[in-house]
Amino acid sequence: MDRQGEHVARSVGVKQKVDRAAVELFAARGVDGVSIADIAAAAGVSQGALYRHYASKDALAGQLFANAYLRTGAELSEIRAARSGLAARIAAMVAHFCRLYDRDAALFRFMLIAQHDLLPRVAEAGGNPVAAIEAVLEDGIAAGEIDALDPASGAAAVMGIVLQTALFHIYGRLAGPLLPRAPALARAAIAAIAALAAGA
Amino acid sequence: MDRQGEHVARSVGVKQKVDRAAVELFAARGVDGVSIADIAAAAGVSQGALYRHYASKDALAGQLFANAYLRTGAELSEIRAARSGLAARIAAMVAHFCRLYDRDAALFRFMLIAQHDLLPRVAEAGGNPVAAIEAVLEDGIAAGEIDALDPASGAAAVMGIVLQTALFHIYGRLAGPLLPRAPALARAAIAAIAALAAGA
Amino acid sequence: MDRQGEHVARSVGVKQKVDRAAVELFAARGVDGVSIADIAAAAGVSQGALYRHYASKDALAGQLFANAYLRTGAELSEIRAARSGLAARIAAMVAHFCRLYDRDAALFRFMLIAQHDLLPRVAEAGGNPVAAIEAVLEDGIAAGEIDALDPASGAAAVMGIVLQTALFHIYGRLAGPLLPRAPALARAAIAAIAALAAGA
Amino acid sequence: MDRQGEHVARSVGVKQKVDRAAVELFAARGVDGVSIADIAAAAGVSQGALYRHYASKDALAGQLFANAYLRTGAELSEIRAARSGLAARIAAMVAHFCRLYDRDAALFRFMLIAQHDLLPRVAEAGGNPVAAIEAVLEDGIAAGEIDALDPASGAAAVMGIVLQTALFHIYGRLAGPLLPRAPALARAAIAAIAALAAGA
DNA sequence: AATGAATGAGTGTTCATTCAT
DNA sequence: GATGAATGAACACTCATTCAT
Repeated sequence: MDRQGEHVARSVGVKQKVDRAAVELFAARGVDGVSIADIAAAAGVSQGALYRHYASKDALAGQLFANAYLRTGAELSEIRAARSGLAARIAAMVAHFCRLYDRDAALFRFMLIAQHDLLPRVAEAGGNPVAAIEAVLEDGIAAGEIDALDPASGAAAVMGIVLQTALFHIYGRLAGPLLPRAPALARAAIAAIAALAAGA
Repeated sequence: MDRQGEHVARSVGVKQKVDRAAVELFAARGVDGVSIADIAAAAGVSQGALYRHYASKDALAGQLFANAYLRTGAELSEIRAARSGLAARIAAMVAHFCRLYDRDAALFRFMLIAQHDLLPRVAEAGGNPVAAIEAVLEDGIAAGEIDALDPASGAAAVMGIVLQTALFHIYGRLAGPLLPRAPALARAAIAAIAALAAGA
Repeated sequence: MDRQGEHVARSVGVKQKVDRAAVELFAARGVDGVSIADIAAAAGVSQGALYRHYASKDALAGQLFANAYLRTGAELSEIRAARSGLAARIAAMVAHFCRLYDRDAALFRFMLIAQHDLLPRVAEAGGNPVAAIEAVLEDGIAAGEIDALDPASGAAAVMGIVLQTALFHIYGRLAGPLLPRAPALARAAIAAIAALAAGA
Repeated sequence: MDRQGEHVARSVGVKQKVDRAAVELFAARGVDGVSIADIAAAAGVSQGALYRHYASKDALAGQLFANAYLRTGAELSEIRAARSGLAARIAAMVAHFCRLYDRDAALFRFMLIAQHDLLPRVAEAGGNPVAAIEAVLEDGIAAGEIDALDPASGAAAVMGIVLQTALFHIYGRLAGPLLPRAPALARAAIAAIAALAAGA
């Protein structure tokens, strides 16, 4: 490994450690409850070093959020592309959310907490999770799998069922991994959509 | 108006103005995004006056949240007491949430935003909304209206459908008052519960 | 008792309660460590009522101090007038200090604490304790009872022996009433004066 | 000067400037009469910089006091170790106090003012000045140089004579350096001790 | 490129004082 | 005359950001 290679590798290491520390602290105490000093200490780097990777604390939180949010959107879009049929797609998406939660509850919690501040800043440009779910619903309507309904209200029901379940887990009202609950949640989501459509 | 009346009226006036200003600012920018100076200015009172009614900013946010949260819980409990039948009770509860949102969206938004920080502090002692919904589900199971299911996961579905819909409204994804959506949301909630129970 | 009489009596009652509460709180926590609210609460009166007797917190502390300081000075002057002979006068003065301490340790402590701030404001005009002691020393020199010495340095020794003993009592280094120690302290004070004079 | 040297030098510079400014302001106006802004301005540093060296204003005052108090205690202990004989030791200790006063009257005044608040916090653990003087008195009693007496009351007399003299100097009742007065003060202190012991 | 000391604006909070009732 | 709510000017302290080394 040459000098520059080493440098890049170390730098990436710094960024990764900062990202991880920031997500975990933000999830535990909220963005405003965490100082740059806290993050730097938890990541084992200096405060100044942090500013080599992010322009500001605000940019750090914003980029962490946007990355996770848009990545999730992209993954949901992939699911839509890879599968067919409303029920199968919804089931896969619900399972995907459960897996994300089980894999990294801190990141999930950070997203739920931070959305109130940070969501408005994320460009609406494609790739957001809501749009992916709405597209699946529109496909289902077009294919005659369900009656017509406002895609946004359907997406709200699907996401509400999954995210509130995650929130109850965070608050200790539910225990154990979420993935085993995915089939039941998917059934509930599909039933909710159908019920919404029935009256429209 | 007698002396005491006037005095009380003035004092209540200050508290009311502070409460209103605080809820609206907290809803718009989050608790940490609002300073005591902001609240005092918006309420038209001095900063010091605020401390005659609340011991700290933290206590202000905490009491506003606890009041709204526990009042909502009490109202849901009243609904349970006043009505019978799972479907009717859920429908009334969903409609109640919609009415709360339509009546005071800022307070609703404040509660959604602030729950991450403040919910852990509210005594679990009866009167919380989740417990009221769980009780209704337990009643329905006992009465044979639905198959058995974990009340917490059922309550998560019901609340998720309603609260995420409110959130979508806040983010501009849905428009118009929420109350007209209540019947559809109630159907969705009941369908979701039934679907969850079916697989348990 | 007529109306005015009642009024005066009540008013005096307020002032007395305020004075007592203030001395005790000032002694325990220092003037700056005590708020007007503390004093009013301890005295059982309103904050506003306090301002009917003293123009300001500063004036309250200042008058309490000046009263006690000048009264002590007057009492020491009386001792000088009532007695004769250096040793007898010093012994009586030392005993007087001890009695003051035993009777009201809080007031004594307040005076020791507050002198740094408040002494400079007390008019030097006669009646101060130092002047009384210095006069006794000058008398003793004039009468040939001791060799000449700077009266101020002699007064410092006398007061130092007594006040530091009181301070040690406050700090818990010495126990029991001070009055039984008065004869020994007086002997020490006179011996110290003589030693100071011997070398002048 | 190497890198680390420079860095340390700058840092020490800030701390030294803060310490000096704090002692002088505390001596002149009392700890509560001085704001952090005052100290920072007098030291020529920002307010924030102060918190890199001290955790709080309270810690600043406390550490300055404890350092000076315990250093003085250590120096008195050294005197006891280096000299023998009650009279020689007391004379050296008295002279030491005078020298401390002449060298840094502000620090001396700070200690006299602040003792009421800060002394209770200093660990009694060895090294305090009172203990050093008491030890000398105990040695003198054991060696038969003086009759038995309570070491605490003897220490009070010695310290009272010296400290009240310093106080009179601060209040302008005495002028000129204190060191030339040391022999007379020492004679007075020893005479006072002997007189206390005589009646015990 | 990395460090961490320094900055300085901003925060929540306190409190002596005033004044309408 | 008494009250205590209201004021507003401090205050100690925090922290995102900068920059000399």
